[in-house]
Amino acid sequence: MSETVPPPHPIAERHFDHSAIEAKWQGVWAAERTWEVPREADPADARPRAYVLEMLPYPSGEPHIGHLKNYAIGDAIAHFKRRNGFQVLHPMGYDAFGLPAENNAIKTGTPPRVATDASIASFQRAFRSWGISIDWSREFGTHTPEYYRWTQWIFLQFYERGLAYRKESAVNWCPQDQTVLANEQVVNGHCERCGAAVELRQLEQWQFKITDYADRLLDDLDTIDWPEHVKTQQRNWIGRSQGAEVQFRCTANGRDYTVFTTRPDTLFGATFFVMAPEHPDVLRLAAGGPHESAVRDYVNHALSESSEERGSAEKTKTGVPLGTTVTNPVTGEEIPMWVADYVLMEYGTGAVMGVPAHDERDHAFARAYDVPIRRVVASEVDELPYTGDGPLVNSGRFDGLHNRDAYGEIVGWLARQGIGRASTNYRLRDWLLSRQRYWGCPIPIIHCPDCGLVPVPEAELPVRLPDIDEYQPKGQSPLAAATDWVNTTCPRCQGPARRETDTMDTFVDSSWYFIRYCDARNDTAAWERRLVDAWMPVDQYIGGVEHAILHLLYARFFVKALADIGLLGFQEPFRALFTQGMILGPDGSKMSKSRGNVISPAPLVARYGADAARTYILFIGPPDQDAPWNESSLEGVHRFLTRLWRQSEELVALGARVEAGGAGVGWGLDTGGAARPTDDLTLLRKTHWAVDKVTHDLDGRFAFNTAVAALMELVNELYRHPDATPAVRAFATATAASLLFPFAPHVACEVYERLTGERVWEQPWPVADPDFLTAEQFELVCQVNGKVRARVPAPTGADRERLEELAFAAPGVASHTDGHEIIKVIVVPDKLVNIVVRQGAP
RNA sequence: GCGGCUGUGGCGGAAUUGGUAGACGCGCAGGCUUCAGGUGCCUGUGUUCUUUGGGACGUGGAGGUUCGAGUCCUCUCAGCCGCACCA
Repeated sequence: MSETVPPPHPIAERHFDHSAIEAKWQGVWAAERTWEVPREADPADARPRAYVLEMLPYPSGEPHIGHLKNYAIGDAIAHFKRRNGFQVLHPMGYDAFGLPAENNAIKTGTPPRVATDASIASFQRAFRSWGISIDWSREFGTHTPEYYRWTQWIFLQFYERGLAYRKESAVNWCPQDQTVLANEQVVNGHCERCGAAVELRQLEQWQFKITDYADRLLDDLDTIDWPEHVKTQQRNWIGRSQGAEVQFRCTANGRDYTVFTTRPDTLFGATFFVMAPEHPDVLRLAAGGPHESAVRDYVNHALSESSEERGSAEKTKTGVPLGTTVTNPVTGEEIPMWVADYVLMEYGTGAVMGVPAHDERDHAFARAYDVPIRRVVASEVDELPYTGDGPLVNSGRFDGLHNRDAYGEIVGWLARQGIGRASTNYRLRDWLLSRQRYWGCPIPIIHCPDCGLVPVPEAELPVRLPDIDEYQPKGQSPLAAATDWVNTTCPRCQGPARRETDTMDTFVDSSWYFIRYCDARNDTAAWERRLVDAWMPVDQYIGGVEHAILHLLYARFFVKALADIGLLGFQEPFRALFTQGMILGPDGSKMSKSRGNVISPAPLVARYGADAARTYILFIGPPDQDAPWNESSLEGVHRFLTRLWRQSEELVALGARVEAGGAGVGWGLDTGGAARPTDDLTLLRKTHWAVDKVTHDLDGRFAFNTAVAALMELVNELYRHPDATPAVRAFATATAASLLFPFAPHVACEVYERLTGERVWEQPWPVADPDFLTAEQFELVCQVNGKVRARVPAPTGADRERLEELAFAAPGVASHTDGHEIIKVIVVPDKLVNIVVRQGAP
C-alpha cells in the first residue's frame, strides 16, 4: 500500500495557483519561441556566446527525478548566462537507439520505433511542463534517418582513414543481450547494462582506433575544467605505463618472443617466462612435449571461463609448463616457459618475464610451482617479494648500481644488442562498436564476395533501418533475416552482395550529437564547420558521473578524430564539466522499482508545481552530491514560493509598483540610505545583500542551495518589515523574483510582471549597490583567550585602539581579564578583538 | 590492494583568505489567527550544568601548529565510489 495522498488544499487566496501561472508562461515561451537562437548569428548581435548543455536523455518511459535534477541545474545556468548578457545555446535531443526499446519489442511486439517515439513525446511534454528553456528548433532524435545518415557518414570518414576497421580478437559477449560489448561496457566481468556475466568469444568485429589517440586523450585532460575525479578515472582507464620491450629467444623454435616490462632493472631476476592461454603459439610450443595434453586442457579450460571466473588478483595462481625454454638475454640462462591465466593476452604482448623476487604475482606463481627465486634488488628487509628501490645484486656488471639508474643502463644495453627498447603501453583498447542487434544505426558497409568490404556510396546514405517483425536475436543481428534489405548489389562491381547486418553501439550516436545541435537542420552536410566552431566547445556540460569513462571518453575521441580530418576547429568537446549527484529515495538508498522508493516527477509537478519541484531539487544540498528525497522539505520550498507570491499580491493591492531594471539603483529610489527609516534601510540592505550573494553563488560556484537560502532570508525579511514603504517592499519583492527566476521561472515572471509590468527574462541581472552592502555599525566579537565573551556594536572602519577600548569595556570581558596579566591583544578590523591573558592564578 | 570522495544538531545542510560553529529548510515545542483544519503568522529549539547572572563541552577519533582550527599538519576509524592479476 502506498501512503495515502492527502487531498489537495482548497486553493485559498493565499495560495498561488501554480498550474495557471505555469501554463501562462509556458504558453508565452512556446508561442514566441523565446529560447531559440538563429542558425546564422545576427552580425549586429555583439553578445558573447555560451553553450550550455545537459547530457541528452535516453527516452524510456517517463522521465525520472534524476532528469529533473539534470535539467533544473542546466536551465539555471542557461538563464543566469542569458541574464548576464550572453547569447545562450541550450538545445535538447534524444539518445533514441538502444536495447531497452528492443527488449521491450521482443517481449510485447511493440516496434522499438513506436515505443521510442511515444517516450520521446512524454519527455517533450515533461520538459515543457518543467519550463526548461530549450531551443526546440534544434531538437532531434538520434534514431531518425535525418540524424543517423550523418552518423553513417562519419563512420565512413573514419573507415577511409583506417580509424574504423574490422579485427578478429577475443571479445566480450553478453549472453543475455546477445551481442558483443566494448571493454568500457564490462563492469567486473558483467554486462554494464543488464548485469549478465560476460563471456569471451573469438569474433571478427568492427572497432574504432581510439588507441591511436591514447596520448592526446591523456595529455589534453590538463586543458579542460573537469572534476578531478573524472579526469583521474579517465587517466586510469587509459593506463599509460612506461617500460621496455625485451626479446627472449626460444630454444625450441629459435623464435624471439617479446615481453613488455615496467621493470627492466630486474631482468637478471627473470627465472621463468609465461604466456597467456590465448597466445597463438602456446599449443605449438607444447606440441610433442611431455605436457602437451595438460597444456591443451588448461588452455581450453581458461578459454571457456567467463572473465569473472578467470578471476582477480586474489585467485590462486595456476599454470602448466610448456616443456620448452627461452634464454634470459642478460644471464644467458635457459628458463622454463609456462602458460598461466594470470597473463592477459590483451595487454602488452601476451607474454611476461617472471621475476618472482620483485613482483607479487610472479612470486605467488613461483612459490606455487617451486620455480627458483633470485633476488636482484637489495633491501634492508629479507622478505620477498620486494618491489621497492635499492642497489642491484646478482646482476653481473650492473651490481651495485641503484635500480633506478640501472633501468636506463639495461634498456640501453638491450637496445645496442638489438634485443630490446624503451616502450610505452596502454590499458586502453580499441572501441568495439558493432552490435548484433536491431535497434541501432546500420553500419554502411557492403560485403561483396569479389571486392570484399565496400563502403556504401555517400549519395546512397542513409542506409535505412528496415522494419522487421521478429526482434529475437539469434547470435547475429535480427537484420540478417531481413533478406530484401540484406541482399543488395556491390557498388563497385554491381555483383550480388550483402549488407553488414551489425548495428553501431549507441555510444556512437551520442559521440557527436552536441556538434549537430549547432547546425541541426542541415540536410546537405553533417554540419557547417563555421557554425560549429562559433559555438563549440560546450562551455558547460552537465550530467551524471556514470558517464565518466564511457560517453565522455568516446566523445573526446570523436572530436579529436574529426578535428584531424579537418571538420572541426577545436580539440575538446566539453570545456567544463559538472557531474551531478543522485537523488536517493526517502530511505536514503538508491531509488529502484524493487525497493519501491521511486519518486516520479509528474505527480509532484501536478501537486506542488514545476517551480517548487525545481527549486527544492536545487535547495536540497550541493548539486554534485547525493541527497535523499524529503517531501516535507519540498513543502517548505512551496511555502517559500507562496510567501513571495503573497507579498506581490499585497503590494499590488496597495498599488505599489517599481520600474523594471537590473541595476538596483535607479529604480525610482534614492540611495541616501542613512536618511531612510530603519525598516526601509534594513530591507534595502538585505535586498542588495541577496543580489550579491545569489550572484556569487551562481557565478561558477553551482551553489544553488545557498542561493535559494539567501532568497528565503530576503523573503523572511520582507515579512519582518510590513511597515516599510510599499515602494521599497516592491523593490525587494521584484528583486527577489528576478533572482529567483533561474530556479523558479514561472512564479518569478508572474511576480515580476505584477510589480513592474515587464518580463523578467528581458531584464539584465541585478547588480548590488556597494553602498548598501556595508552598514555603519557591526557587531564586534570580544574574545578572551579565543573564547567569545561579549558582542558589542562598533562603528565600521574604527581603528585598532578604538576597538580595543570597546572590547575591554564590553560587559563580561572584565571578569575574565581582571587580575590576569595581559600578554597581547589581537585586533581584526571590522570583526573581532582577542585579548590574550596569562592563564592561572593572578 | 591502489586511487578518489565524504564524515558538522533529531534530519538535509551553512560557514571566500584560519576569526561569532549550526545560515536556510525540515522536524519538534509553545503561542496567536481560524467555526474548523495536515492553513497562515509569531516565538523557541546543539548537548549539558546552573544560584537563571551565566558556565562547561561541542564539527568521526587521537595528537600537533596557532592568540584563535570545522578549516592547516601527522596518525587513525567509518562509510561511499572507481579500478582491480595491466607485467
